[in-house]
Amino acid sequence: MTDSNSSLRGFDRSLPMALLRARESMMRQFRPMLAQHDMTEQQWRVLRALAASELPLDVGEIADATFLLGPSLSRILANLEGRNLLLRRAGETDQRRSAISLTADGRALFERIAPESEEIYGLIERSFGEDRLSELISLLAELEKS
Amino acid sequence: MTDSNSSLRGFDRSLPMALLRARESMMRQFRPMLAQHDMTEQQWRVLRALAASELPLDVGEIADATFLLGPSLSRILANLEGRNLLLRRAGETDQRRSAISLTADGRALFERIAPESEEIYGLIERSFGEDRLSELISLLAELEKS
DNA sequence: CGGCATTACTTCACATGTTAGACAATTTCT
DNA sequence: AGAAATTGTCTAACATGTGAAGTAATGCCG
Repeated sequence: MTDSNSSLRGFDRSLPMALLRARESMMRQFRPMLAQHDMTEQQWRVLRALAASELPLDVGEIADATFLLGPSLSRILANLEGRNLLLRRAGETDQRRSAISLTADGRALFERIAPESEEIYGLIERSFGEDRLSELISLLAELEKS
Repeated sequence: MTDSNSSLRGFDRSLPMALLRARESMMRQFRPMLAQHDMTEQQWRVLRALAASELPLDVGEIADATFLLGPSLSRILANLEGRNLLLRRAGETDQRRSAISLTADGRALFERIAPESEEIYGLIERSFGEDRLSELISLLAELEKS
């Protein structure tokens, strides 16, 4: 690292940059744990979405839940399917949709990762403070709508 | 879009996801304008960093200023150099570093984009409110340190 | 001075982000 | 029913994110 020179401070007051830096500092705490399970952060989001739903989901529902775009999700689903973590079946009424659900392997992997993830999130929550965290999430939600 | 089913709400209270969504809602407002100038958001960050500095910068300084990792920055610099927007010269004292500065073309492009960018940022600022925005940026900075 | 760790980047390999276009199944209109 | 628009998903093409390994110039130390 080189020392930062003061003529570049403009970035520090930029909201997009502040959001980027904050999120990166979050993910730095999760990624090593996920990597031990050969999971990227996006793959983990898909696993979570499927585990949270009793019924199978179609691609559009997973996209909405995980905030992933179609092309990324397409590749991620192919990857997870290849690892026998999820299963795709053709939709009943609409042949365009596919019903996607976790396999036993997928659910088992979710059960292993979930508590580790919760523990890290808990550490962040306690370190930052639940009140401020809740305040922050509210502001972010309002920003998204504005 | 499919209607969201209530069993997937878990994501909404997740800070990493909230940060991702908020940032995406920001960038959606900037990207079309940048695309008109054949600029990605990251290329624009590099241009800004160089324009803000009187002296040439080396790669490490640009990386710190723009929050880009080495490999990404390497490719972006090659791209911008190929478009004659910036210039690399070998460092005086240390041959490993390169002194990077904008060309006349690069500076001209910066001057065209900067006011449009400022206008969009101003709209967001007024819409969200300067006080809340400032509060939000403070919280984000604290989160990054915690 | 010569070996050796360090530093500043770059390159590689793989995964995702982003936009635009392709395609097939469905719906709508006539 | 048949043509046209719409919808759900995928592919293509290019740019970036990420971790690991490679390379060349410096600095350190005996």
